[in-house]
Amino acid sequence: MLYAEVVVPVPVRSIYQTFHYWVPEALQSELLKFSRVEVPFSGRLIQGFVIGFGEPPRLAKIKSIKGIVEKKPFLDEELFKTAQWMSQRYLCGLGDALHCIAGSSVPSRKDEKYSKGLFATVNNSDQAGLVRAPKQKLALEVALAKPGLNKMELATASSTSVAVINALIEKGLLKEKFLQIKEDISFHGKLPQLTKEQSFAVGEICQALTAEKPSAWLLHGVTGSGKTEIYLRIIQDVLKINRQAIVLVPEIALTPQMVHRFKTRYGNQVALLHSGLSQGERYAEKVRIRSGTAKVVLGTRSAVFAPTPNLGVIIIDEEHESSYKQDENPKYHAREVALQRAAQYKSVVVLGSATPALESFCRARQGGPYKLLRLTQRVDHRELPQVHIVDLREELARGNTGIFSNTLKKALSKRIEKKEKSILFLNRRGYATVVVCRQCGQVIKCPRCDISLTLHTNGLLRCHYCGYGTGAPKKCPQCASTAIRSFGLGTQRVEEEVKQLFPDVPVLRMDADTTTRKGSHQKLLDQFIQGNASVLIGTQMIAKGLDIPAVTLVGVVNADTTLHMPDFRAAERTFQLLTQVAGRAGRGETEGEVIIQTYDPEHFSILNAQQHDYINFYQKEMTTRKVLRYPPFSYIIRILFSGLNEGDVISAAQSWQERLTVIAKKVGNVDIEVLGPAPAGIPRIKDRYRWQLILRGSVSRDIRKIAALVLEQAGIRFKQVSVSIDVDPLTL
DNA sequence: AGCACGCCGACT
DNA sequence: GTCGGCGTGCTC
Repeated sequence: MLYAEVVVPVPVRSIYQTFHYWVPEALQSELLKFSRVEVPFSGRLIQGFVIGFGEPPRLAKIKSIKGIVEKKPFLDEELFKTAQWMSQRYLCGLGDALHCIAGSSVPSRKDEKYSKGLFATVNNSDQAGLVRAPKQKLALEVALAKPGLNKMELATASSTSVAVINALIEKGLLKEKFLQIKEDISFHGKLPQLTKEQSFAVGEICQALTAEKPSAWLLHGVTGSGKTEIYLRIIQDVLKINRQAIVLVPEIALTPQMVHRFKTRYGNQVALLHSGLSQGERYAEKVRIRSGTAKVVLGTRSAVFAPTPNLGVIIIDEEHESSYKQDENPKYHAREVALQRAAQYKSVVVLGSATPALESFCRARQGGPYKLLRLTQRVDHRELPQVHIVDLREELARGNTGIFSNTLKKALSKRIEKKEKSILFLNRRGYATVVVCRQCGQVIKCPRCDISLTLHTNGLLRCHYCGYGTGAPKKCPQCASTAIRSFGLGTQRVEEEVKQLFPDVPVLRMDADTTTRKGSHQKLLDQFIQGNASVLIGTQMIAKGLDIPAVTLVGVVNADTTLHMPDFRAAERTFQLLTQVAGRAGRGETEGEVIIQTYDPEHFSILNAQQHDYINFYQKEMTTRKVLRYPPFSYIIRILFSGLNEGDVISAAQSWQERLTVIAKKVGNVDIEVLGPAPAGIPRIKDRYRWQLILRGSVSRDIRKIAALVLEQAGIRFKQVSVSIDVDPLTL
């Protein structure tokens, strides 16, 4: 009888524990190594992965596999090794890691529908006199202009739903045809001339591609220094040696420009993997990747697991971005996974950024595991923008209580006069950040979370953590006083102020509130680029990757919002954000200008961002980290306890704290500290109290081992308290 | 995680 | 004498 060894996503004592099932006769010819199967487990059915067919241990009762869910998931020996590595590295179950890598299974629907494109059967939309419905007419016009899109793409492109498209197919005005997949698209356009620095970087990395040993490169280039072109050239060489490339970007929706550049250069050889795809589309793309038809994978975080049988390079753009860290289990970092995969395939990792994470730059110092490549010049001899710092305290002393300094006001009206575009950046949405009673000092908080509510212009108070909303009270809920006032700026308030100052100027606002609908992001940007709007107001999302040549002024309304966050990375994040925002200015012919408003004009994050001086910032920040023993001078594991009853949460945390301390002593490494229990940064979210422990040490493996030992101890279960472990957390 | 098994109080 | 509370431990 044939036995299969199955990994289930169940928290068992050992991370490595597998379970044995016998394979029914009927399934024997179908079942493969790595098949996703359904098995009976403790009185219920669960899904797991077959990882082998070895001898079973001597057991009285062995059940049999119920059925095959997915015969051939996107797993192979290499990805299996990655899963094993992940479970050790991030202290998650092997089953969880495998599930994360293989993705969710897809109902066995034929994926051919995803390779079909829509083509119009008429030459123009008027010829089809039948179409009077405006939405259908528009969709037909779009289909005529851009033949070959699939249903979803056409629906988005003509901003309607798939139903409208189906109606057109029904009428016979659109036909679905299989797309001709052009195997070898060669780019005939003229390639841009590389700068000296660019060619040097390309040369070095391309040499490493054939070195038959893994290597990692940190490409530190100022904003606008042409990193993307370097990526494209590297990929050109990767394709020449018949290998595949994975390119990660922080958020693909933010970078349609990037997608466009890749598609025009490499056509159908590009596969896209991002959260906007349906399960079926994702599946179809992975099929193309596994078969080798798609040679260039462009995607977000999870694309690091793309089933490339012949991986040659992994490129991570804006490597410092926090979106590369998954905040759910397994809490992996795509950069670390990339390095692990590259080691297996003897391939190359390229990390690109104008503001590398401190950890990364540290590893690129002499003797470190990364090699450093620098780009100090922008392409086309463009200058980095002039950055002015405005001291808001002085402004206040001069009697200006508004949110804009005179300098920013003047600069803004100058651009408006000259019909140039400006961006105003503020890292907070809403109208006001806190609502306070001036009688009793009460701050209005979310009833379910320990966080102040944000006032919005529609008169609602919103919790930005759980989405709770309530009407803004006229009286204080505590003392019934009517002396209620709001403080703190949000983007809505900035918008209002701009409209007051310049009533005739069209203004656009881009934040999580205005971009909830799918595609609204791109629509807003298009409006800004092509339309007559001359001011764009926005949060984080406008800071990154946008390449709008016409922007000549960037105003940072308040640089201090991120600076005083209670987190050891606050200074780093502020520097990165300011540098990235500043980089949006002056990408066209005309020189750009940046104005940063702050109450703390002497802060080194702000000063170094003004000077575009990463190195100086790095050295300053490293001294602080060294003194306080923060990463990269130590490794951290954060253990978060949460539950509805605060007492239970605290005692669970205490119990862990004791166990961790005991085991740390036993191991005998004096270097290990257990800090806490302490309330988490946000002490309550959605009615759940949150307490945390911090495990710190100079050797990552040692602290992981201790946490793993406590995790494996039997019988530590707390009623209603969940425990979440985050190795190398980005926030504390 | 989820389910069974087991040992306690309060009901027909 | 049985029903159901949840604390404990196992799951091929």
